[in-house]
Amino acid sequence: MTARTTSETARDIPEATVARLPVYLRALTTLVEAGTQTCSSEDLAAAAGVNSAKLRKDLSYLGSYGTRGVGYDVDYLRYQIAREIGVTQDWPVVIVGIGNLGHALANYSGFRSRGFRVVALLDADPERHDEVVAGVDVRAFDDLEQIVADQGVAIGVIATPALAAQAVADRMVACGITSILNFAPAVLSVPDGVDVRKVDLSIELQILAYHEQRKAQSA
Amino acid sequence: MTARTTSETARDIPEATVARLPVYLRALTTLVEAGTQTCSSEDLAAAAGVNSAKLRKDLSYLGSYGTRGVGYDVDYLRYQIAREIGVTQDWPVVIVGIGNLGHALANYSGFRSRGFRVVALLDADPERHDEVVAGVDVRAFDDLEQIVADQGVAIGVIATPALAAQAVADRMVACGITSILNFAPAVLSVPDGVDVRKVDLSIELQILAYHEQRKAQSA
DNA sequence: AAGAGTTTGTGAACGCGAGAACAAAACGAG
DNA sequence: CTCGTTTTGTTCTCGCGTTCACAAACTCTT
Ligand SMILES: NC(=O)c1ccc[n+]([C@@H]2O[C@H](COP(=O)([O-])OP(=O)(O)OC[C@H]3O[C@@H](n4cnc5c(N)ncnc54)[C@H](O)[C@@H]3O)[C@@H](O)[C@H]2O)c1
Ligand SMILES: NC(=O)c1ccc[n+]([C@@H]2O[C@H](COP(=O)([O-])OP(=O)(O)OC[C@H]3O[C@@H](n4cnc5c(N)ncnc54)[C@H](O)[C@@H]3O)[C@@H](O)[C@H]2O)c1
Repeated sequence: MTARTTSETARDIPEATVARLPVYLRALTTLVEAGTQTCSSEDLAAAAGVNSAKLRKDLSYLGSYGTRGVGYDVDYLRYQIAREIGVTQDWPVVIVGIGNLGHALANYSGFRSRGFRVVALLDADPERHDEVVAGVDVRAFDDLEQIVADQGVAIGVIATPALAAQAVADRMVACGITSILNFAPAVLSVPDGVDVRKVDLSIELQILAYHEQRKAQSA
Repeated sequence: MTARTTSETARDIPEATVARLPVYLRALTTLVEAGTQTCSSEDLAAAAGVNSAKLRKDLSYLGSYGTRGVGYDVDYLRYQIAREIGVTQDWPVVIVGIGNLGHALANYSGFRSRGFRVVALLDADPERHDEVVAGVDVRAFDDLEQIVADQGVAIGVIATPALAAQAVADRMVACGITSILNFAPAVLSVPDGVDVRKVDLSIELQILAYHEQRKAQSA
């Protein structure tokens, strides 16, 4: 039992744990849908694809939500994790760059069901501005400031070509966005306090290729 | 200098380093395109967005390709990293599930330029089979075995709904695919020797949401 | 009520990765 | 040739994350 530094919920959750909480959340949702009411750390760990000791340690950072000898109440734990992550209410999100990838993202229903709401699709190309994707119309990139201010947007997604990514990020940061998910293969530089996460397809494939090559060599 | 365990090139590169090599490769490509001939570890580290000590340590696992007092020959280093990763020649890749995301992936030109060639697009839905995406026609999922055998495919991409993902993975593994890039939000179980990497959009957003919530709380 | 059987929560050991710091090597000036 | 400057390659230390292992806590049976 460590002393709480500041107020009630001021726990310091390790980054590695934060990255796994969404995985647990998804596994719990699957269990709920299957009608499961209670599960052991072993069960949940299997569903999430992790070691059960790791799972228990991760959950222990949130508090003590299990019952020894019994396990975890699936629905209760799911709510607790959702609350900790902050997805009990919806986060408004803007997507910039409505090309191939932007279209796919806009059409993706998994956002909505997991705590996010796409409030705007922006593109610099005027030819795109007629279009309506998944019920949201594509607007001019210059509408960014207005939309962010009106809707209180804190999270932005970049799906533009790499060359435009830094400029888009700068505009986002300037108008108050503090979390960016970047799909462009570019290293973004942003001020302190702004979080950037990068999703890079080619890198993932190249990592696979490296291991594939090693397999081929040793065979 | 540690003794080589087996043959000449049998170095054991840490996983964290492997994950960064593609980033360095991309940064070097950018430098080449800018006409740069030589760069220091400091320069390259800045372009890749990492610490220069980390960069040097990473590169040292590949060998000693720099010149003290001078730096690295950009083109030479780029080739060495590409060779180490295994992207000096093209890897054939199949994509399964040609929906929203599958279309975007098929249309993505960044594959080709980074060592990968999409040799087949497969979908279970017969209505998709007329279509041609980026010059490749969509074929029946049942053609998987044939294509993998004919083209020597080792890497598969899964872009089907989550429910179908495990079944698709099983079929892939059965016909000899040993590396899988999975976009479906599902935990895949595969035999030893098969690598799976997962790209999960919602998880990335949820991680951002967590930090966003903390920022809001502390403010 | 007590004991047997489960399962959680956590202390402790261990291994890997990050970064600082420095010695070795190359190069150029004089 | 020698010295100063630059930059690499590597050693060392520290901190984080993973995993084991077990005591504490709960349930159920008798
Ligand atoms: N398509 C994929 O599957 C895929 C996969 C991995 C990475 N990526 C990356 O994602 C990004 C988008 O890929 P894509 O295939 O959708 O490209 P795309 O060319 O189809 O779409 C890019 C869109 O961004 C818009 N745009 C350009 N500059 C802009 C600006 N300054 N402000 C606002 N909008 C702007 C363009 O008008 C276009 O609609 C690229 O960086 C690409 O490398 C794509
Ligand atoms: N669209 C996105 O931006 C996005 C983002 C993140 C994750 N994802 C995930 O990627 C996956 C695909 O998303 P999507 O939006 O393209 O869905 P989608 O429904 O548009 O496409 C799925 C495709 O898979 C095909 N399919 C279904 N079962 C199959 C099977 N057994 N074998 C072969 N093909 C099969 C369907 O016919 C369809 O064409 C989903 O799991 C989704 O959760 C999508």
